[in-house]
Amino acid sequence: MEIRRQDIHSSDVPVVCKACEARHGGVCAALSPDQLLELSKHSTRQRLEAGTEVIGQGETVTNYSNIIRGVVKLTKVMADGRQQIVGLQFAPDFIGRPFLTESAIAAEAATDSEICNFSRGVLDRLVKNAPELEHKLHRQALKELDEARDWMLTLGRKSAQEKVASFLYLIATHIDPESVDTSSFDLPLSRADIADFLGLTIETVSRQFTKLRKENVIHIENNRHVTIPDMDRLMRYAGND
Amino acid sequence: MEIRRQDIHSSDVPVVCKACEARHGGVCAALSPDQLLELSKHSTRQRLEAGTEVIGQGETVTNYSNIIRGVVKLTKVMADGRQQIVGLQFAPDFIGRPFLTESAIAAEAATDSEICNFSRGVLDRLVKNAPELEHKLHRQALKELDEARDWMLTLGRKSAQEKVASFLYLIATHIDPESVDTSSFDLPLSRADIADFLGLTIETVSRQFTKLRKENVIHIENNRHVTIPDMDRLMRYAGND
DNA sequence: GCTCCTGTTTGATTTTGATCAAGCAAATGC
DNA sequence: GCATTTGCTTGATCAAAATCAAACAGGAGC
Repeated sequence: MEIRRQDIHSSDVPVVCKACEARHGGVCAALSPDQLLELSKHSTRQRLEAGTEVIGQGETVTNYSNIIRGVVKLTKVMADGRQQIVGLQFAPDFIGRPFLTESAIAAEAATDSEICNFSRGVLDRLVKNAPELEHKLHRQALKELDEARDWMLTLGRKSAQEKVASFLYLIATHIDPESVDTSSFDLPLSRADIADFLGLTIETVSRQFTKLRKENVIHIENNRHVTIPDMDRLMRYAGND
Repeated sequence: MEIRRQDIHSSDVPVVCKACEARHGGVCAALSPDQLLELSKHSTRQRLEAGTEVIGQGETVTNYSNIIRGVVKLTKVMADGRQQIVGLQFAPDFIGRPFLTESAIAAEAATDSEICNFSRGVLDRLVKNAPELEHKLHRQALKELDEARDWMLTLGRKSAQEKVASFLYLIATHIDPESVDTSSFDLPLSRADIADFLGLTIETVSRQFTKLRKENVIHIENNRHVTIPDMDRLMRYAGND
């Protein structure tokens, strides 16, 4: 932090993106200094209030983003309004779909967030000449694919109770991976969002929370703050032995 | 088949993999002739009867494969035996999880199939020096991710009838993409597999088939051969407007 | 031919989660 | 202060799909 960009450069070329400062380990981490400079010219840091849409379903992708802080939900909606959250992205995840111009999903800030936006065209051009960058994006895609498939098992085969427990376990392990104690955290999603993630209704989610609370699997304060006294016990409730 | 490896070797460098002959447009299509020769030395063509496992959940990945013919299902099982199909792969799809040694899913031939197996180590090495190859694998991963997310909406938010109709639509559009008429085909999956793909029981799948048949959305002969008189109508039943 | 499988269908009943409907508590506006 | 809104919980009822159970049809083996 105390190292200023100007200091570490030969001819004053910034080695970190001016917008996000590359502290977060996103795609910029795979770039050489001059590639970073190039991308940095087309980057803007953006604060998002919870609920702000990053991109809508069916819209043209003109930007990619890195998440610097916060949680972004990826959603798909049906014509009649039924909605499914198909992914949750945490810092320093990448948001965007390389090689396609139209977004098949919407992305929306679930919590107050900060993202680093950069031009699609510029990154696409950089990808062509930077194998290391494509490798990074490839790994990100594979990570999301693994997560999606894990979640398919949850959606298709788990009971409401197992689904809610699985969700809590997911959040506990993702919300703050640096933290030593992952057993106490604020839920990044409302009950409605949790329902959309789990393929349930808000009433069912609420009832399962109550049930888990009564069985002392979780403690809840102010509707949003959750404490897990026994993570292994939660895992068993989630059906993951 | 009548071209023997020995014939096309030494000075005549083969431009196709000896095992799969690269007719299928799999990863080999992204390789240069000498890369192909290298990979070809560590490739074997393999016939799989329906039900044969390609790799088990939790096993170490020592090989990747290309599907030459047939349908391969990707499954995840829970400790108590509940099972979910998390992906269906058709020729010329790639099977494998680059950059991870342990497979989080099982792969099993759903129909009689042929695959081209090649050494993981060799392909991994080639990937490092062939950006075009990593690009190909990256696109494959993104395609599978798009499909997985589409299916999450189906699993989480659709009714049994919509799920079955969605499955039929998926098969119609994937089983033989070259064919002009995609409205008549053999189901590559048993009712039990379909249930595992849709997060339903076999009884529910069977009842929905009967219902769709009675409403003339589909015709079925010999339990496996399906004809779709009106694809748009099926799509409406699937909830895709 | 027959019997034994296996995969599928159909029927009766139960269970789970959805729906419909209040109620409640904290936050926001006036 | 009080009314309103918003997000969540709780209760009563309903419907969809699961479960339990039986029957059926086509093949394989004898």
